[in-house]
Amino acid sequence: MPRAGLNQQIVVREAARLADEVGWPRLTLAALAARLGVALPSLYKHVRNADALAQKVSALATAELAAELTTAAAGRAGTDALRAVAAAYRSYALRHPGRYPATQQVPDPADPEHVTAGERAVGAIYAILHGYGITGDDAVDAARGVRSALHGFVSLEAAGGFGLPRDVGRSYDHLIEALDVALRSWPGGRPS
Amino acid sequence: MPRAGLNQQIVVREAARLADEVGWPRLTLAALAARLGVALPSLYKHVRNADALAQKVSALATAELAAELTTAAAGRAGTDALRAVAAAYRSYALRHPGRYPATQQVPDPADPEHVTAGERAVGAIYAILHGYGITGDDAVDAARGVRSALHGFVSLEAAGGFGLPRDVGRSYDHLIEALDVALRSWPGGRPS
DNA sequence: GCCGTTGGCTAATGACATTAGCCTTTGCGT
DNA sequence: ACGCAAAGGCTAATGTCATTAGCCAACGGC
Repeated sequence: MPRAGLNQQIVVREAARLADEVGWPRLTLAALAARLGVALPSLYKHVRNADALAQKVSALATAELAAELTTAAAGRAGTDALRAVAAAYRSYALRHPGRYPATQQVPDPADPEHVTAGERAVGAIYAILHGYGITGDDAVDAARGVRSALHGFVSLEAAGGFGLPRDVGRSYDHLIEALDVALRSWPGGRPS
Repeated sequence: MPRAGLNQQIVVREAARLADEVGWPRLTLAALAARLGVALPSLYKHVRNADALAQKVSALATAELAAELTTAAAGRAGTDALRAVAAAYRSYALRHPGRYPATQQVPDPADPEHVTAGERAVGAIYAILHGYGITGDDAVDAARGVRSALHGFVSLEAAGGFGLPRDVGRSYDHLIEALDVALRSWPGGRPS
């Protein structure tokens, strides 16, 4: 019997793809094994268990998101940077409905790459705040606020929480403009 | 063998309590049956299946949340109302870590009480916006923004997404102040 | 080519959800 | 009181998924 030629990277990547198709909570070892054309227990040669797989997918998704946010922020500042990062954030969540929820998992302290990815994602937010002149403790509060707004919107949207027909993209634009206003008047920040 | 004397209300209420203790995703018919002192299949006399139970718990939690938000908003307007509702929102989520995620489930259209509860919860937000002079389409956008901020913060907090030691309550206060600023400058609103 | 490691497999176990079918209790109408 | 239908328990059986144990072939370095 020929080998399937799997390794952890392939398994985790395919798991991420599967999650995008069936949804994060329905990412299952059984479904993944079927899709990879191996028997279920074979997966245990590449991941410790189902939780560990979820953690690995989380690390992958977090790294991807961090990269896209960083790219969006590059070469921009202030309102420009905010708009670009916000757009990248929502875009990632919409393109990857299964991976996105995975990014909300707290990084496994034992996985340095995961931790770093998380820091890079948050770092993109801090970079924006720097452009608004917000630093120190104020930046901690502001970063929490920005993350809350972005994550809240995107997760409500994904959950189908916005029932009315009013255009969701427009609501997001308004939210980001409001965020811009709020950051300009943030304690410790510099108004435009 | 004497009867346990269950009915749907008791089962759903106990399920909500169990969810608060073990977490929403670990709400399981098996654990619920054990806690109620009956065999697992007995629960099927009171709920159609596990999904239906989850939907019922969602309806209960949504109704509770709506009631607390409405109470908080009563007799207040503007910034006052915003602060009170925001405090009630976070308070509910912290007191009911299992029920809160359930409120994010889209109401079952076939359950009128669930639908009404959802409308009442959103209604509390609209009442606040009214106090800021925001109505019509603008209110739809603003309501989405307010929900995003509140839900985003509260769910990040619950997920342990705020790693730094900085006081979380203070960050929340700042977010609400920022929301106040944003609502005052909202398109269609009336600045203070 | 030999041999240890690696990566597959099957089989067995255990949690949970679900359905079928039985049997007792309950309570209502007479 | 009584009879009886409905309601509310139960056990047993099935299916899915996660996990562990243990087997065996393929691969790679020497």
